[in-house]
Amino acid sequence: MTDEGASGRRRASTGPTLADVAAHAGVSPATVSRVLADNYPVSRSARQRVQRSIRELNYSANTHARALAAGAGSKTMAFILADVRGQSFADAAHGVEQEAAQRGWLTLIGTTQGVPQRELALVQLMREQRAGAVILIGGVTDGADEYRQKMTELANSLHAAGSLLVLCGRPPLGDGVPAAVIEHDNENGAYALTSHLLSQGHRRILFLAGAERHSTSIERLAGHRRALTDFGVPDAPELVEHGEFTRASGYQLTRRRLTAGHDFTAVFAGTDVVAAGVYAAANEQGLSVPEDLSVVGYDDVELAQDLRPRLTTVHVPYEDLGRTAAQIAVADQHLQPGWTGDHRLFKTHVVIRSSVSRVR
Amino acid sequence: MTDEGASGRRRASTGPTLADVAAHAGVSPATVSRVLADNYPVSRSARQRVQRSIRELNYSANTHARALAAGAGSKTMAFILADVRGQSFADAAHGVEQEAAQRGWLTLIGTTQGVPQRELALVQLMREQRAGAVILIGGVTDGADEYRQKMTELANSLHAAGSLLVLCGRPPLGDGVPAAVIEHDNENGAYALTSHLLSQGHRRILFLAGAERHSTSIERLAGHRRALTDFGVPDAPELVEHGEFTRASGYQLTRRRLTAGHDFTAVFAGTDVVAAGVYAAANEQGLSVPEDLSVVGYDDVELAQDLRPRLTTVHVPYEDLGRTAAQIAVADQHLQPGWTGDHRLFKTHVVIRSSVSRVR
DNA sequence: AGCTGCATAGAAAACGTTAACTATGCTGCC
DNA sequence: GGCAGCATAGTTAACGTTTTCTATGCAGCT
Repeated sequence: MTDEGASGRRRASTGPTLADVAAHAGVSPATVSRVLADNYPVSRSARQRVQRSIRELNYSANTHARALAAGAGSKTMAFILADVRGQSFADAAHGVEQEAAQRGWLTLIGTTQGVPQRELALVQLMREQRAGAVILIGGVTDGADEYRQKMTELANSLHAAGSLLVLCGRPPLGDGVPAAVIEHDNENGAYALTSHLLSQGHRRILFLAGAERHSTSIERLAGHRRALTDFGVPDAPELVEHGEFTRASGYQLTRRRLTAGHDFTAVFAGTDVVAAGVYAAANEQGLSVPEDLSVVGYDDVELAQDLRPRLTTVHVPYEDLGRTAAQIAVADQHLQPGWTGDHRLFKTHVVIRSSVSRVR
Repeated sequence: MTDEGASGRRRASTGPTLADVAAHAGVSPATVSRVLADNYPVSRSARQRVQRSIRELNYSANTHARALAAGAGSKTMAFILADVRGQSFADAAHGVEQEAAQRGWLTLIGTTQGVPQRELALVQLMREQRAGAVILIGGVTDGADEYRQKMTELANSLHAAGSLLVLCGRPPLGDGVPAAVIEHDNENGAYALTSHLLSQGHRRILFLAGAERHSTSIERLAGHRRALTDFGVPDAPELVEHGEFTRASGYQLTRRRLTAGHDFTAVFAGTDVVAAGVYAAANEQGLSVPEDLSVVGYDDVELAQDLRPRLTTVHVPYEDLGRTAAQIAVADQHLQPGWTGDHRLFKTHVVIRSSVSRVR
């Protein structure tokens, strides 16, 4: 005696179906569907029998069938970043997830390790999943033009399918590309931060950038350079080092520069965690921050308050960025006929703590 | 002139379908499917025409239809945790995502804010999504028996559907429940850590626990108490405070205790970030660590090395935990007839740094 | 010449829902 | 008493794939 449901021969044992519930409750499938959706009058008695059957059979709807029949894109938001472990990205992820969950959306997450190709593949994958929106967070390493072109194509096809590409913390793809863009002002943030350093008398500042062609790096470096220029400090290319936005990278770069001869009075770390690495290297060389070396970071993650001395940095509202991205994604205004693209620019501000000293 | 595909009247503009591609290439839908799946001989010419049509129409398969027709549970792994922002969880998430992505699985993420009810709802939701596996990470606040019973039900129905519930960093649900369990030994870790404190002469140790009925709290506290007993130190209930595993909680609790009278020589912070809060409160009160107050944490996240003095803590291999969870999830051995459940216990070890001093 | 067997193709039946149509009693009204 | 109108219910055609199950050539063999 087999315990098969009413749906006859079946590939695998995938739990009871809506038809099983209908049979068990003695009603038609349509009625069960109606009880579930609650969008059509159903008599009290039928409703109760159906609900009882659902409970007894431990029925759970098949989202795939539902999505297919309903035709609508699923209420799933894809969130793509380089690495979950970064505190700033985690903050943004939290903002996205909160906002999404509140509206009954699910969040699909994917990581790229910063490889553009992998990013493209993921967006493509998310499109196949019929994600209602795809949020890309963090800078891009803008390699070949091919990348930009492919991403533009994806933005178009996503938009054509009623979905939306949201670029968060990175520059727009270009005019007329149907994507929402949410940026924070890296250039001005870095400008303000370097200005602070300059105002304290620093003239030789080591800049620890991320990857060579990474948009965030480029923008922060641009702000830094502009401040230098405005203060009449000559450009010194040897004071810019490229690495990664990790603690290890900050440590190694600083250590190398320090052992090679300490020819700078301050370090502009591309990121707070990079600054943590700078602290470690400085301490190791017997240098104390800020007396022997001033250090600033960027992002203002929680860590900035736990470093000793507390880190002077630029506050970036990552959680707000994420929240806003999710709001735009669910807002549906991108389905309007004349929509061309959203663009928001978040302001940042310098948070002065105690990692910078006045140069004598 | 409308630009409709071959699939006739259609609800929304959801891009071209497989049928459209077939029509465009002059073959049957079956052939297109075969080219895509590459599981059946197709002539060179047909294959090429199909591939060309796919490119020209910018076709992308509908995952929902695919999942429905194929009958198999989708290769999606659900990952449920309290909060993405916790460093330890982020590490675990990274392990899961890495492992999943490597095998072509997608990761769905959901956060519970530590509310058991929300956790149940999420698992249920993931079941509806036909997730191939559901990974729960972090301790449980084991409230009413109802929770445990419902989760058991979910484990059963997940397993019946060919899916799997993986409990990671939390105790098993009970015997015979078809779920995989991956734990790290909180009890022994805490025992070792408190033993270290005791060996340094500390006798009055403030224990900063998490939520009252949180499994992680309970286990770590149990290890702590056992060490106390083994050293013949009398139990002092007033030295246990319950809060949250956050920096803010560590700060507030310590501050309150410190201003009320400093009657302990060491603090066992339930978590490294809690320890960061302890440091902050101690500094604020003019106490220096470890001279005036010894502090230990738990988890050994990156932060532990950035605190000054560096934090003595217990190393937990979170990334490994996540990786292992994902491996078990994809392994499929849980589909074997006699399978009753997996159980792994990860070892931890104390990492001695400089936040503990010998009591005079 | 007639078969067997293989490579390739298409037709059609699932998969588990939703939603647009129909169908059937009833109630209430002229 | 006939009929409009409403509250319910059931039928059935999608939705976009995959996967049998059937064709159809065509080579190779006896």
